[in-house]
Amino acid sequence: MSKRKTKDLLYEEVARIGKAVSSPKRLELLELLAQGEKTVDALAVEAGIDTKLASAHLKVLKAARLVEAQRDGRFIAYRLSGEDVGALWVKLRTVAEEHLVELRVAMEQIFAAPEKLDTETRRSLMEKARRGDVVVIDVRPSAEYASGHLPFARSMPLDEIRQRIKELPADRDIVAYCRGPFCMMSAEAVALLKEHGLRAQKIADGTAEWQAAGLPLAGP
Amino acid sequence: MSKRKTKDLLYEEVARIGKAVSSPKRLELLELLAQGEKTVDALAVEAGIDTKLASAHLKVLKAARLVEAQRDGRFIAYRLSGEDVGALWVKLRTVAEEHLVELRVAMEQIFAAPEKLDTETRRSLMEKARRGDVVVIDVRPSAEYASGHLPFARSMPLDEIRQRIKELPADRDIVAYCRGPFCMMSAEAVALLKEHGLRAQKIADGTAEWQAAGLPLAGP
DNA sequence: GCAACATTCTAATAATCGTTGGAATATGCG
DNA sequence: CGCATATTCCAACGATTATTAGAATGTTGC
Repeated sequence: MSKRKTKDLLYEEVARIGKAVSSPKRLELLELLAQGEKTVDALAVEAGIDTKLASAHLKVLKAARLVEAQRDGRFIAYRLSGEDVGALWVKLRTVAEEHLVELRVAMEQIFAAPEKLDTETRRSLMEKARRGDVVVIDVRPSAEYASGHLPFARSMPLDEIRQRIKELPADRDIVAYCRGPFCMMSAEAVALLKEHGLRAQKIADGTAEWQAAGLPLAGP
Repeated sequence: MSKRKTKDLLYEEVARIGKAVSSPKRLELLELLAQGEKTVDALAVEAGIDTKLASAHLKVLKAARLVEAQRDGRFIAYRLSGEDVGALWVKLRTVAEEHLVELRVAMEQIFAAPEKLDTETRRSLMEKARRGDVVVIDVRPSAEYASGHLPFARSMPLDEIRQRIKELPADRDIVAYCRGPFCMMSAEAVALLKEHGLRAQKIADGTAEWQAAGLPLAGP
């Protein structure tokens, strides 16, 4: 085979991955799946699309081997086919944040302070959480917490914060995180906590960002 | 604005990057640009496409802010708009190699031994090259060597190896590298060197892989 | 086996993308 | 200035892709 054709073949294969991540909805699905296994229906609801459309997009992701499906009773659970897929999503998002002014502007309008963490800051946060100097709360649905979460973080789903607010200390910093920089749950949680006079702040990281930085997760 | 619309906007922005890397030819152009600045015509020739088509693809990459253009006399030089773009290409290729069986099979057929390096091996290679225990040669065109290369590597373009073969020692290991795992220049170089009785082997890394592993380059 | 449900498949449409040819623009040189 | 070179713009086509609706498949629990 000619050198040219061989090369074409190789790049075409890689482009299969590129095509899979070229649709906004598929990226959203990948981010959701980075939070743990989910059924088609759950994914569709969270991404705000029809089940049929979600299924079609998942099929594309599956064809690119970025996700795997497993039937579990009446449901079919999808999950990322590897840690590296989560890392790829993080890389794409990072490059987009770095280079696309439009995205940066949009994010600044939505999230007042774009707190970027470096690995050192992440490590020291983990250490403070271990010692109990700060309380790290995971405000995602509990199933997502269960399938992997930041070390020393407590599960405190956004829906439950109102009722469980007295579980949180008033004399220590509370750090909330959710699915990642595009997720608004931690911001809502912080607003809620501040209303009640607690010292709360959010970080942009989700588990995928944490992992992509080379740090370990806890659980499942 | 509704939460849904806000999210859609964010993912759409990231998908701009995804769309940019969804075409095989654009990926090839990115890999070429990871070797250093190049003109439209040089890129077109190396990628085996029409100048017009190259220009069109470069326009897409530029719109996604993955590359930058600068006029330099009669030519327009394109370059990656950041190190992270090279890292994105490496990540995409790595995920593809990891998950796409077809790609792995194709690569195994072409390149007998797919030598994957970890960071430790890379460091020790660099150390050996520093001490002179092995001779690392960069077989890419000299302009690419000039715009950044592995530390302690010598430039020995594939075209010139035949004439310059006596510059290489017969009593030490010679390690050749080129543009990356998809590039065939190092394999050709090794074949040539072995014909002349030299102890040669190749590594899959190019400068982008090296950099993505967190290691420093030398030059320009 | 049948009902109920979750998911996928099929078909059809509109929108987008890759590619090509021809014309247009910008630069440097005589 | 006018010419050669390098690159981009424009228009057009055929090929994909996203999306939607409706039919079909597979699984569980009775």
